[in-house]
Amino acid sequence: MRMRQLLVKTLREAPAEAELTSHRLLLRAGLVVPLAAGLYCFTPLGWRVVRNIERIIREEMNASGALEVHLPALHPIELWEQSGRAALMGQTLFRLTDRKEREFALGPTHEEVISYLASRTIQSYRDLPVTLYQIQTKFRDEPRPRGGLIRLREFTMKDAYSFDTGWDTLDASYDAAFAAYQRIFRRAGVPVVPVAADSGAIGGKDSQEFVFLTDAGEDTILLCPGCGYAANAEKAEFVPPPPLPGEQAPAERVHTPGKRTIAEVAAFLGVEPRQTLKAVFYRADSKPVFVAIRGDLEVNEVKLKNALGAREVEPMDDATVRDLGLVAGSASPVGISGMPIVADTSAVEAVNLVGGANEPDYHLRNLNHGRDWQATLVAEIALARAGDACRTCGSPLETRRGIEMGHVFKLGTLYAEKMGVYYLDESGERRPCVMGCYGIGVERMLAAIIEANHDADGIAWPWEVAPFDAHVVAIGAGEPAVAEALRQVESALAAHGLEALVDDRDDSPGIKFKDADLIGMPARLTVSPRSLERGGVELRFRRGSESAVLPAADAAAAVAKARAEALGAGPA
RNA sequence: CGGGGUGUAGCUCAGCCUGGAAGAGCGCUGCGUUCGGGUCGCAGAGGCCACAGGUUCAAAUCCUGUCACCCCGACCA
Repeated sequence: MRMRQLLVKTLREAPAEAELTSHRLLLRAGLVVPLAAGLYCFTPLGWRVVRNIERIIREEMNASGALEVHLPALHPIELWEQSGRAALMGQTLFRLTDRKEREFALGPTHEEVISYLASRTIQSYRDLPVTLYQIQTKFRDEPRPRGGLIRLREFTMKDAYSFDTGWDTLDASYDAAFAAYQRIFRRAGVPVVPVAADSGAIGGKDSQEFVFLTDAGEDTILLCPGCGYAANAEKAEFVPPPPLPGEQAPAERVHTPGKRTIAEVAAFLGVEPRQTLKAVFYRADSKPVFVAIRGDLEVNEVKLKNALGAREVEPMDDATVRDLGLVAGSASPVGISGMPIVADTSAVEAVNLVGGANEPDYHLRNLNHGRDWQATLVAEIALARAGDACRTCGSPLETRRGIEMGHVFKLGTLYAEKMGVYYLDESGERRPCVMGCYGIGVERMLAAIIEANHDADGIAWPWEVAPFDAHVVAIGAGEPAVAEALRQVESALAAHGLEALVDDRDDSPGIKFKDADLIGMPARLTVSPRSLERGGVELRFRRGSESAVLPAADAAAAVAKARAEALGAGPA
């Protein structure tokens, strides 16, 4: 492929809006062009990478025994109402109306539609187990698209769904998907760690995310150096610092003028933050909830939501706080009525805490659960932090930032029951299928590949996803000897089944070398009068610093060998 | 939706405070030059200064509103 024909337009400087490395390189290398927030056009060069990623996914999914299907992106809204998720997805669901006023949604995911297809095709236990997948465009009206390709409003997802007769065989389907994912990420050159995760809006049981650890990530991951436990912060189990021991003392009202925050009150009264009781107000599915937690801890809203069995939890707005007569800055569960009081176990186990007096500028000392206040519900709803103890081995947990690349989880029978996916078992009894579901974000993977495979000069593609195997730079292409050598190089590469991008532009050598580094093909071949004098073409690998001059055929063979070795051993 | 920031040429940005003929570098087109790490010269094309309203003799510049985009939070692949 000649570079002139590929519409490769590199940028010397990245547009100001790009902050993430991957975003900057995507734009500078001319792989994508932004259209609107969360929407990108792919150029011929960028699309080749996307297709390579999809090829890897397809190969590994097929190898795992999954079957590729294709489902519409346009969904009748009734399907979403049937599952109950039309309301759950809220504004994230793009909605539209056809000419007959029938309502549709643009699919943000496909549990509903795959269930429809499954309900029409699965009849007997003899049809099971089966895993169906597709690589399809998803639409989500995200509140905040971000980071270039990290969070899009229209994106490509490989989504797979397994159907089993029971939980035991679901485990096998889940494990097969899990193994396929590990192969996919390894081949694509994205280092990932599997972490325990919350199953989120889709619901279900066991759930794991494949997370690419990077400072650019939007998720917080807790890792245990002792036993290898890894979990998303919203899911992570841990042991908070222990409470201070002591005998229950009589409650006492103290004047705390102008002291509102935990830090202020603790300092004023000469106690540690873990000797205080923090009050936080939420609305769970629009209903007010009073949350009590030890002062040194923060509320994990996902755990709170799960403890309440709520669909949605959001911080209470100031107006509602006032209307309910809650005293922000001096609130405690003492004497609170008319709303549930959810307490973290930390608040229940500690003794003699300092809490609000529910009147401005006053606090109470020596509050004790059971005596001074009573929780409606006690649960573990605190957010894990770096340094907290691992639940399994007691080691201090570490935190890292990460990007969720893929998610696998066990759905169970929820969708099967709502959407009518049943089979007849050996005894002729009608049973719901036990489902699992598995997703990978394709564009996000592209961004992660760049985050994980670049240097100061640009992208350094892993062989499997590189848009071309070799970048051929011609210097002095006007000279017949160079032009002839160029043809030899091209045919030698082609003879090995290698794809080459030939820089035939009429630019200076410096520009061509800079662009070759930026665009990042694994191998670079330079053809010039100088190289011909030395006996052939110069071969250099993007990740190496040495170069060698070889006859065209030998150079092509060396590229083929390097490629084969890299593919055999996994990407460098 | 809450908080912060930015909108001037394809890209990076000056100009705005203090109103008075729209600029630079890069990129693009043409000619020449150069030819192993973003050559050099000459000549060009390219802007409704985000949009709307207002103030003024006069608005990129001052005022009001709107929109878009980016960043931080709540959500997800």
